[in-house]
Amino acid sequence: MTILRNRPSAGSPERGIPDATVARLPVYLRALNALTEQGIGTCSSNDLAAQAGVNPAKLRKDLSHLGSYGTRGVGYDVEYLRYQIALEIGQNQDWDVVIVGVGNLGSALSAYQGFSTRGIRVAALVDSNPERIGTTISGIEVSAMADLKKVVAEREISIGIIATPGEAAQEVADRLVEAGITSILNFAPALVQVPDNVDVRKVDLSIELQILAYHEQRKAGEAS
Amino acid sequence: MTILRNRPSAGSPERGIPDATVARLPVYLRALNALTEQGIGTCSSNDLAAQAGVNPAKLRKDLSHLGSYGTRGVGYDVEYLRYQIALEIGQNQDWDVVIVGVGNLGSALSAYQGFSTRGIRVAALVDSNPERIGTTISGIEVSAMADLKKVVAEREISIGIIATPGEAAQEVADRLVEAGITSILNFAPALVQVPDNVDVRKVDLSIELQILAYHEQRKAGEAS
DNA sequence: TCGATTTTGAGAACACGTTCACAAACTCTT
DNA sequence: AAGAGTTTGTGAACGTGTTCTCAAAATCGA
Repeated sequence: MTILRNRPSAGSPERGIPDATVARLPVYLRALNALTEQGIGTCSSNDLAAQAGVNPAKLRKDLSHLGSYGTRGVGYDVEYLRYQIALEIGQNQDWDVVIVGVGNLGSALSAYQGFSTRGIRVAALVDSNPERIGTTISGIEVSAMADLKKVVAEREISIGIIATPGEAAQEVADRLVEAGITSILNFAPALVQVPDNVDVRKVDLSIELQILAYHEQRKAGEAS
Repeated sequence: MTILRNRPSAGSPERGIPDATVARLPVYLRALNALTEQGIGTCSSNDLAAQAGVNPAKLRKDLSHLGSYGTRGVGYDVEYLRYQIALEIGQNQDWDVVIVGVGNLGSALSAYQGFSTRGIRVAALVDSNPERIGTTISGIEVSAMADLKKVVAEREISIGIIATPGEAAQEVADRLVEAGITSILNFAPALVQVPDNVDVRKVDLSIELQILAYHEQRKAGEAS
């Protein structure tokens, strides 16, 4: 008896796509949209990889995790591939998100143009500052933290964004989890602890610049 | 004759720190600051790793790339280690940055509180929109794109932030490079091509949410 | 129909990053 | 002074991600 490996049978889009691949699928989607706008209906892995800024072999390996959507000697049908990737990453539906904290960053995010075209809809804003509650930002009324659970339930929101100062992050994360949120994007410069079933991604603006500063320092010190 | 490997001689802080380690050093710095605030003068790799949210073995391996700053049986001196890491990533000096594009996101970044405490100073704002030029945002006057080169030279800025729509990103990157910028943080949803000597890091807000959406979809489809 | 050409899909090699596990180096107690 | 306990630093094992390479599968022209 042979041990069956979890190789997808090409028809069933078997689970288990590597994290690194998942992170690049939205990039491919964007590249495919660009090709469509240029009126290109078919492309090779070379073309698409160039547009997406990755190695062609990596692109093909990534796509091979979804299935076999190309044709040897020909390439990929742009529209078909776009559809398959969109299906895979849930891009053919809209995702409602709630932003907690409508300071400068939260307000900027609520007005961000790039979300809507990628299936992201800012459906609710929440803040703890009484002066902000009730005001309207980017066409959305700011709710109180106390109403978070109600808002999340009403709009069936599953993704939350933390855009508060670091001190408030853990408290906000707890509230989000309590309200039923299962994915969090955390912009606050702090770690947050959540249950296992909740996904957290962290974007740390300072750290990105600190990494660049490190490389700048290295360049500057290349007199040795 | 043995081949000499580029093992640092522990005294000389030899170059070549892995990227993954560099990206975590600012996290350790933040954790050390937190420990100092709690009045803790010495910590083990376990303590610090818990504070930073990483595996203790990873922390020790990371620190070993900088040198041997701990004491066996004792741990690390918080203040000494903080100083050494700060030295390594250039945190004991301030880094001036220029933000190009003062729309919602650019404005939010210029007001971001988290930068100043991490050695980042927003020194200049630039925009192409005539209506914005000359206005003051977060205490800084917005300059015209045409003055970018002058501003960068005057203030000796080496790091630039692109906070424009995607269409303008490449043009802005070209101008930044031309002005002498050698590190770029790109918030625009677009690839930018730059010379080899220029570092680019990309923060893509939509993609972060799309990745979370993918995981949400997987959770939702766990009826199979 | 056949050979030349193109291009995918995937095995294999490689590179990078993480974690384990333990000797070495230190402190503390007796 | 010696043994027990603690904790670092690092070699080795492991896992993930990337790149190379090429057989297989398709197209096209003659």
